[in-house]
Amino acid sequence: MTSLLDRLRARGLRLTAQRRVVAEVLAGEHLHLTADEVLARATASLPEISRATVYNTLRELVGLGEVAELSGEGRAKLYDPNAHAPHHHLVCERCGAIRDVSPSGADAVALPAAQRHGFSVSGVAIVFRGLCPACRAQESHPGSARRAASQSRTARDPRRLA
Amino acid sequence: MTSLLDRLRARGLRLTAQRRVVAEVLAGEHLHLTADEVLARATASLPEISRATVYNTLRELVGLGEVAELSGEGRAKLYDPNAHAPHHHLVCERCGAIRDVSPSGADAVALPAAQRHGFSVSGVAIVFRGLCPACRAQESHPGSARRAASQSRTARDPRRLA
DNA sequence: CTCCATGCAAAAGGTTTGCACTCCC
DNA sequence: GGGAGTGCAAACCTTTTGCATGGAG
Repeated sequence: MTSLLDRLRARGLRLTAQRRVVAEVLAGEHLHLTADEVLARATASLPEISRATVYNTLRELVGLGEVAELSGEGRAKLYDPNAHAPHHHLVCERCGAIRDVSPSGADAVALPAAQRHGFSVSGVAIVFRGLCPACRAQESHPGSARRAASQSRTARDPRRLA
Repeated sequence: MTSLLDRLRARGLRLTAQRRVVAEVLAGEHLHLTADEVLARATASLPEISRATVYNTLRELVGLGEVAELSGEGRAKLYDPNAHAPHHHLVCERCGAIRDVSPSGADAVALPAAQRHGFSVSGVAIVFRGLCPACRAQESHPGSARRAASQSRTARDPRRLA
């Protein structure tokens, strides 16, 4: 299997330290990071990397189909390096945590021709919404968290554990 | 069937001209508008309505489950008033056009318990990606549009015809 | 050597917020 | 009359862009 860097080269893209670092940051299997988080992690190994370069690189990787872009709940997009293993997502409505779920079983999802409205369909994204175990615990525990139902988009963000 | 305004009242929300106008703007069946478009249309009937009020009202409507928020392709969120008739979406990757598709047929999409990771699942969103008839025509017509493949998120936006 | 890619900084959206005023209930 | 709701404008956050410099091929 060709490495990401090989694939970059194959597309005629130059192999810079910055691109390598961004690719490394996005190496995990079940990872969903914002551009800002990618920048933060990249800066750890390459302090002089700039925000613009991170955005540029992410856009390239998305264009190459190496990384998927999730328009998640919050305002910032999430980048999902696991693009080669098609999968879907399970997201906590309260804290934003995301887990990958494999497209097994029920995933014979196809749009009947009658419903295609003349479109050619090339893919499908499925997002299950719900409550993660931690948030579920807090919900049933009315004492600690009051009015947790509101849109606490600004709250802490355990996306990391995805 | 209770009207939207009834439902607002039932929740103890005051019935202001602004809320009425936003609700009216979002009356269509297969409509997907940005906050800005809602503001524009609302301004037509109520010139003094403010942007902040439109955002506030949209957030309330979403919170009440009256309107769904789509984190679409572009940067701006889309508001879908058709929240009472659960449905999915078919979006054109090139121009951003969106069509509703009903959750018919293959839509027995459920997440197997083994894949729930301890979450309680309360809903699912399905988005089919593809090319709308118009964009399909342009694709096969290499003369008129060069390099249409790039991310032309900034391009014209026929979301209206959804 | 030649461009592609980077860094910096400013601009461009899109959305949220603080505060005084208004007007619905 | 009281407090939720509004308008205005500024703040904020995320992403994009212009331009001069730098480095991969």
